[in-house]
Amino acid sequence: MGAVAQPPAELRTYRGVPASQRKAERRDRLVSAGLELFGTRGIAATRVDDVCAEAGLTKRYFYESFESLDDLVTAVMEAVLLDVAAIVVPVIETDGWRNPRPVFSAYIGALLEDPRLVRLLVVETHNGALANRREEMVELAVDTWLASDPGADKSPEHLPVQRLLAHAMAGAAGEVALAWVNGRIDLTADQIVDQLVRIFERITPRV
Amino acid sequence: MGAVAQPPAELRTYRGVPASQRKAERRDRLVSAGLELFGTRGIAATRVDDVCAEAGLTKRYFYESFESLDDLVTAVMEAVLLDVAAIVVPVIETDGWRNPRPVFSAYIGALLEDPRLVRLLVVETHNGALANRREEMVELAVDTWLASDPGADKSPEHLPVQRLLAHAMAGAAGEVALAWVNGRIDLTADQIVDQLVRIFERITPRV
DNA sequence: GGAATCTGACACTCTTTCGTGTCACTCTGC
DNA sequence: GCAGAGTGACACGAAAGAGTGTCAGATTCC
Repeated sequence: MGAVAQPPAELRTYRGVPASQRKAERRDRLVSAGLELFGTRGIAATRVDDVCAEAGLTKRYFYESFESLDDLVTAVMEAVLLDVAAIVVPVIETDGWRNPRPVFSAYIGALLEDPRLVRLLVVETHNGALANRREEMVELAVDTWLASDPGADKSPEHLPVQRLLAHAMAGAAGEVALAWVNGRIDLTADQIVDQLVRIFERITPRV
Repeated sequence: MGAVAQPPAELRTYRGVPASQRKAERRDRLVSAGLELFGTRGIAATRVDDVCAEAGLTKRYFYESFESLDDLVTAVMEAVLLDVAAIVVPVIETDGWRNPRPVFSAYIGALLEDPRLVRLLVVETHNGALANRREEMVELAVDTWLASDPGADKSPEHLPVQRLLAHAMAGAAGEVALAWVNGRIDLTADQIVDQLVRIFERITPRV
């Protein structure tokens, strides 16, 4: 009848850092480890223990921040998308679609500098839970593009075509980035951007 | 000292069909089951037992024809590529690249008629053992295209660009097909083909 | 200095799946 | 019709991985 087992209790600082910061740092290390492993060997070939080893932590701390590997996958993807958006969005806002080169330069540049991003965004996004998110991303890109591009043909009968063109452009850019990081295309990053811009301009119908 | 254990022994006919044909039929059913499951739920979500249940066979017969699930994956992909090639190659040989619409119509038509093919060729080809084969396929397509298209710009400084354009076109077509089977693009199959042909013609530099 | 928490290593159970084995039953060839 | 091969259902052990528990030592707070 005495007191029932007490929940965890207090949170103390350790080695000078408060508990919340320690936990956040461990989470960050796990996300970094996830980015590294998912972006190189791929999600399907990554185990919880692998992530822990890469992060230099034990499973206990994995489950402190994540419920499952899928949970970490989501977190890694979220982090990557935030990073990329932070790079691309300002460029869109200043240069806009009338001058697409800076936009492609920023986006493709970010990808080509880190092959892990290419693998994550182009290859691994096809995995189960991420497939829907991928489609949503493309659709979102279409909508933002159409909304922000004054030169786009927005007539109702062209809307499905614009949608198709956006998917085509996304697919083209992804496949080209993938081929490039795999050493299949003997061009410089700048030349890649040039060609993608050229494709964009030739494909896009202007009013 | 006596005779050692004899290997299986003879092969008899059963229910009227000879052993070799029975084995071949079982293999075919397993490949069909693989196509169905890999093309719908995906390779990663498919187990050996699932394939056997789908094929109406037991594991014994799975391992009669395949060493592992990866082995079946390879066989399924081989069968699919043969099918698609059988449809597309004759069209290329008769119509050629000067008139790309029949080519795209044949290829995309074959894909759009069977969503499982789209999933297999666009999504599942990124899986481990298949990734290399995928790259090879694209490269092969580039080479055949360049070799057979008299109008293509084959000057040495444009070769890497042609290579890039082929990857771009492959990525665009794949992504569009995927979006279409997922109901993201409100166009008819013919309109999809029209747009892809238009993209091809606008992208491709002619001499 | 001592009680309590934090940390890391690792042992442990549970589940899933693989690949093989067993067995009863069916069909074939002679 | 009978010895033996073919068939299908299922049992079985091995292996890998998930998620939890334990424990000793380090660190903190009072």
